[in-house]
Amino acid sequence: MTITDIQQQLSEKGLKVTPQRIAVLEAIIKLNNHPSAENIIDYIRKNYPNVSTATVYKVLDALVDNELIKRVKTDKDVMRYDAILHAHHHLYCTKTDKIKDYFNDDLNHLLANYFKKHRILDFEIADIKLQIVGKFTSPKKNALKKRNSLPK
Amino acid sequence: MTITDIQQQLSEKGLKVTPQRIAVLEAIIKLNNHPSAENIIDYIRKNYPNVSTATVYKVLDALVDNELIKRVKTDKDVMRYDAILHAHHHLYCTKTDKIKDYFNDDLNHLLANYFKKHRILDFEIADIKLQIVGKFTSPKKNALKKRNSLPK
DNA sequence: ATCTAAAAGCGAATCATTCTCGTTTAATAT
DNA sequence: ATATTAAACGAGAATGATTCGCTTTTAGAT
Repeated sequence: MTITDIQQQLSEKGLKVTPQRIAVLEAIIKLNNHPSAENIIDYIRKNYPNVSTATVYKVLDALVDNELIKRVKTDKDVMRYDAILHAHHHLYCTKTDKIKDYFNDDLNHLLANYFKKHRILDFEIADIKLQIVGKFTSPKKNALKKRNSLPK
Repeated sequence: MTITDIQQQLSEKGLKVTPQRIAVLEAIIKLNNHPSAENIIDYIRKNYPNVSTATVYKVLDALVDNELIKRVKTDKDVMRYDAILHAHHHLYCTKTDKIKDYFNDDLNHLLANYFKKHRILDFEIADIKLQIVGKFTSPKKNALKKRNSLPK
C-alpha cells in the first residue's frame, strides 16, 4: 500500500486528500496492530508535530464512515482501529490484551451457508464478527510455522 | 431469579452480600436489555437514592471478575452489562444501537466442532462470541411468532 | 458482642473523546 | 494562475464516563 494508493482510496470516496488523512491512514497500516487513537497520534507527531488531537479523531471518524478502516473494541480497552477490510475475525488474549487477526475463509463460508439456511427472524445480517477470546500459548517446539495473518 | 438466589450466588463466590450488590445484580436482571452503568444507577436510585456512582462501578467490576455478569461492548457505545451467562451471541442494529440476545445452541455446537477439528495455532479458546451486525427489519405480517430470547 | 478486612460513600481527579470557533487549505471554476 | 468556497484543521476548553484516595460503615467470623 503506497501513498499513491492511499490518495486514490480517499479520492474515490469523495474525501479531500489532506496530509493529515494520508498520515492517519498510513499510520494505521504501518503500525499494523490495531492501534488506539493515542498510538496513532504519537506515531504521526514524529513527522508532523503539529497535528491536532481533534483532527486525528475527526479523520478517524471520516475514515470509518467511508469504510476505509474499522473500529475494534474489546471489553476492557479504549477504541482501536484496523485498516484491514478483508473479512476477518479477532483473537483476544485475556492475559495480555493483545488482539490478533484471524483469517479463515473456510469458516466464513461455513457461517454464510449456515445463516443462508437458518435466517434470523426480522434481522438482516450485514456482517458477522467472531470474537475469539482466550489465551495465547507459547509456540510448540516442533510445530510448523503457520500464519494467521495475511501476507504483506 | 429471586433475591435469595442472588444472595446465594454472591455468597458462593465468596463475595460479601451487601444491599448494593444485590441491587445492582437485580437491576441488570430486571432491566434485561444490556443496561449501561448509567441505566443501572438510575434504576437503583429509585429505591436507594444514596448509592454512590463509584460504588456501582466497583460492584460491576466485582461481578464481572467473579463471572456473575459479562461486559458487552459495541463500536459506538459506552460499556454495557449482561446478566445472562448461558452462552449466547448478540445482534447489533446499526440503525438503532439496540442489542438483542441471540441464542442458538445448534450454532454453538457447530462452532465448537469446527474448532475442535481446526485448532488455532498457539491459542487456547475460552469463549467464542458472535457479533452479528445488521438491521432489524419490520416483522413480516404472516410470519410465525418466534423468539430469539430465553423464556423467563 | 467484638473485631477486622472488605465494601461503601463521597468528592476530586483522570483521561479519552468531542466541541467551538477562528484560520487555513484542497478542489473546482474562472 | 487566481479566485472562490465548502471542507478541513488547530488549539484549547468542555464533556462525560470511569477511577482514585480517603474516611466511614458493615458483613461475616470468632
